[in-house]
Amino acid sequence: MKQKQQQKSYATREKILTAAEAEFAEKGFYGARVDAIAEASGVNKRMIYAHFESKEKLYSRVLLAVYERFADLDESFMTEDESPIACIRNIVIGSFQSLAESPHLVRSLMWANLMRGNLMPKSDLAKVKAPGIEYIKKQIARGKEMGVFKPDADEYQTVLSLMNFCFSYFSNLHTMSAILETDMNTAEQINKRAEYITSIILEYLCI
Amino acid sequence: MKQKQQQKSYATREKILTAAEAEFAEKGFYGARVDAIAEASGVNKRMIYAHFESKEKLYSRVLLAVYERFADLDESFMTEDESPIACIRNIVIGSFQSLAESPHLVRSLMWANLMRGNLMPKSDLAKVKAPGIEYIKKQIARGKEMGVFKPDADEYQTVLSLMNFCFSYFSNLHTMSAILETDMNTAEQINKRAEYITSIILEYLCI
DNA sequence: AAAAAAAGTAACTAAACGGTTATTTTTCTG
DNA sequence: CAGAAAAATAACCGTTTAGTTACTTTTTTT
Repeated sequence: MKQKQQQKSYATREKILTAAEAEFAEKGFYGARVDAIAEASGVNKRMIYAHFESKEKLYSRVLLAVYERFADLDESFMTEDESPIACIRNIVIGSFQSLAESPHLVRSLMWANLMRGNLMPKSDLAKVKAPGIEYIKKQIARGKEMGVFKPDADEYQTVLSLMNFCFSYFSNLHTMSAILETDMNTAEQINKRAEYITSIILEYLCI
Repeated sequence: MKQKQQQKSYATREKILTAAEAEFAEKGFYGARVDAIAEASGVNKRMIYAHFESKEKLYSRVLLAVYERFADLDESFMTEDESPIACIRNIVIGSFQSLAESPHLVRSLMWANLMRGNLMPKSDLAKVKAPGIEYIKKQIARGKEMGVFKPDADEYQTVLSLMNFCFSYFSNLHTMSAILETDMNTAEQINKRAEYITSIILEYLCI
């Protein structure tokens, strides 16, 4: 009952996706080479077209996976049993840790920004990220109810900060390291920054 | 005394650079096409190679100009006669305004980050940005001396924030607009964010 | 085990691309 | 204004690249 065949087909599909993600993350859509993906995955180029029609569709498919993994990172900090302050702290520290471990992801999202929605998967980034956003909003609301956060603290701006302040440390690593003449890509520097971001956001939020 | 010739030569050089900057900003190094630059500038392709040897050297040359314009933006906020608080505010508001007006610049710097120093001009980003950095440090020091800023406020982290918080609003416009389901690229949203960034940084700095 | 179907391979193609050559036009110099 | 020098043009070239074709091998079905 056609098992071996399906398994092999699935395996090559995965091999292609893995290699493609690395290639696209490294070189972007235009710089990536289909032949390079074929070689890196150990799969015949023909098979890439058999599974994913075109380079563009493959990119789109890869990006979909990237988005999902990006959203999955949020789960690391989505705990319920702690104080709002502890939760905000977990979001920042957790995000820094996750992003530090996923340079491919950071690069893929940077390429996506530069593509301005071109060759983007139909699936909504909004949808996959919604639970994470909701969680953040909930913690802010909880902090306000509990009287530890300022009642007029801007929820929308805070959500944006929590995402941008963490992400931009990694997306601008190269330029900023050059400008500030430091190697910002060390555990020590990353931890310091995470602590600082935690404190600047909490200082804004807390009464 | 060979004037007309020099003038024309200089003019075509500039036409090439202008077209190249737009093309590279839009598509990146790999996506940009030399033929497209030739056509957009109305200059024969041969002339591109006469002036700039190769596509890579042209890119490097364009990036040099980008870096300089990036540094030039700093001059818009480098005033001396105001209070440290007003100066910090000017930095943020000025940066938001400048970046909002220079989408090409933002994109070029994003590409530069993704290139990780590859094909970069020799000229140091650190050098051109130094005056702006110095200015910021000076204002922080002045604020501390005057007793309006906390003595233990982290200078380095604040410099990084002033740069990253402004830049990342624009570099992540697309992704964030998608996630938050808002058009963040409107004057109103940009101004709101600039005000918020001003206040969060000042809240951290001020006693 | 034979026929059918799916997976995989290698060699190929047409177009695009970075870069060049051969030539003409324009400008400068004496 | 003649000859040299520089600027500009168009047509071309070798490679690379996304995508395909024709063929072989493996797996499934009957």
